[in-house]
Amino acid sequence: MLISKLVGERTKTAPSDAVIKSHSLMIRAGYIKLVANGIWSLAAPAKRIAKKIENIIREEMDAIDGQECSFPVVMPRELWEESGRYSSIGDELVRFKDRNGRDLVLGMTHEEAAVQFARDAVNSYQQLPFMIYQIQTKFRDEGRPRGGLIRVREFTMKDAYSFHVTQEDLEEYYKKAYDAYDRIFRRIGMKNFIAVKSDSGMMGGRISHEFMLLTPVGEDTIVICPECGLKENMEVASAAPEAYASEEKLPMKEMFTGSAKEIAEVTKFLGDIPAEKTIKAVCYNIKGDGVHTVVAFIRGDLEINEAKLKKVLKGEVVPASLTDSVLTAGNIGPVSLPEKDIIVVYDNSLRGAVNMVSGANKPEYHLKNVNEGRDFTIKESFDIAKVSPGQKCPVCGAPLTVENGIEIGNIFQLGTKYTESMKMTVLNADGKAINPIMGCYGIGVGRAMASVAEETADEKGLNWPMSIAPWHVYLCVIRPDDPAVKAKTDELYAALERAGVEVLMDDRAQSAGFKFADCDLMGIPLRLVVSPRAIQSDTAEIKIRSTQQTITCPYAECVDRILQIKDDMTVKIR
RNA sequence: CGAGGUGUAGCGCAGUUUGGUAGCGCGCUUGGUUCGGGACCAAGAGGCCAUGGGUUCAAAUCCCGUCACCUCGACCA
Repeated sequence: MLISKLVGERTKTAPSDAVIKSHSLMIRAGYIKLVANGIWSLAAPAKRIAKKIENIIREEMDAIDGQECSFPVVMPRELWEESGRYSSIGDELVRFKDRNGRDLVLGMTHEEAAVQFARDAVNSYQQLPFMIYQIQTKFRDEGRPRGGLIRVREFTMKDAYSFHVTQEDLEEYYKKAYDAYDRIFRRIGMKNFIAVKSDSGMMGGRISHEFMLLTPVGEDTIVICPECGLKENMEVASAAPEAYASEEKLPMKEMFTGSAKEIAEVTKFLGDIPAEKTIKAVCYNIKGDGVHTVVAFIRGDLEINEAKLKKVLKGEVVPASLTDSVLTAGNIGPVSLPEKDIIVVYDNSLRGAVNMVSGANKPEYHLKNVNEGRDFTIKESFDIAKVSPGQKCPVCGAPLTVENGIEIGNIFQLGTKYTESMKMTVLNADGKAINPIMGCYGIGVGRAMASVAEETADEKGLNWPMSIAPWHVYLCVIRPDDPAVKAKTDELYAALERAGVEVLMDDRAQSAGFKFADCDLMGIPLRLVVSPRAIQSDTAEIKIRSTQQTITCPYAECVDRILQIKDDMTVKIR
């Protein structure tokens, strides 16, 4: 490929609205162009990377006996009504009508299509287990796309579905899929990624893992135990319960606290008492319930985990506005709390609480020495707390750390949610009809590409791992107007292509610095320079993008040398 | 969906307060001189100033509406 003919605008200045590295650099290097919010065109270099990622995924899926299929982007409403998701999913699912007024949806995931496809074709347990997958366009009408290709509305995704007779068999296959994912991410050149236990959300099912690239720009929060290796998404993570020190229960007392309302204000007002000696109240409304106010009580130094609270309440929660409420915002406490239309949820952290400070349910007053079991009683408590760094690991007791990550893939043990609702059965060995147990496994291709970019890019630009680089070599022609240089580069270009090396040749009449900068920006792993100077000594120069290492190499050996370096730089797993 | 911000040439921006014939840098075209870390000179091309309505002799600029994009939050298999 000649860079002079490559379509895609490279710019020296960064787009002002791109905030993260991968987004900014992929635009600057001419890889992607925005079409509409969360909808992108990929230029040739980005498409080449995507294809390479897809091929690595394909190899690993085939290696665990996957069968590549293709399911439709557009599906009829009826199919999604069978699973119940036509109504249970919100606006992310795009619904529209065809010319005959028939309701259609755009596929955001393909459990329905996979089950519809498999249920008639498969009748016997002897045909199980099997896995079918596809690499195809998905559309999800996200509320807020962001970060270039990190979070988009239209994207290419590999989605796989496995079907099993027993839970044991699913678990065995799940482990294989887990290992395949690990290989995929390593092969595409990702380094700092981990698998975490996660919330299975709208997919249903029980056990699920998310593969996360650890990076400060990630939108997911992960709780990690450096000691025992526990890794969980914040949505499901818990810390070990902490017992209260045994101390004498002092008499409860009312105190004037004035305008101090938030925990930080109250602790300060009371002479910097520790926040963990206070009780925090957070109020919510349940979506679709116009009557009740939820008051969640938690130890003052902790935060409410709304994902967990949602599960306790079995409904969506939104922060409550307390204007015209019976509650005294800022002074809410568990002692003599008004009861009408109030739902109280206690966090486990308040069990056995001793000598705490809480709101007095009275403007400008708090209570001191509030004791659980004496001044108020917890009949039932839940884990609704967010883990904060330094809290104890529930497994080994070591202090936990909290990091951000980008979700680059996920695997779910789905169970029979779809095979039951969509009536897929096979006969087992006893001749009895059973619902196969499913697993599903997804990887976003564009997000994987952006994630690698995010991890590998430096101040000069992108920096692709050899295995997914759009071209292996950037053949930089200094003085293409020099006939000797021109002849040599044409010869090298042809020889490299013959040897299976992908070459992007910079044949433009530009200065050396200009070309070097473009090469660095585009992130091509190897740079091969041919110039009048080098031609005198019958050598060319090979520079490795990632290490900055420069190798001067006789022309005759260039091709072999590059093949060797290319091989050395490719992550080999199997 | 809530809060804030921004829309002027392909990209980055000035001009808006105080209305008066649309500017700069990069990039692009042509010619010349350069040539190993984003060269220089000269001459060019390119914009209904997001959009619809108002006010005015006159609107990028003032007023009202709409849309798009960005950030934070909510949501997110």
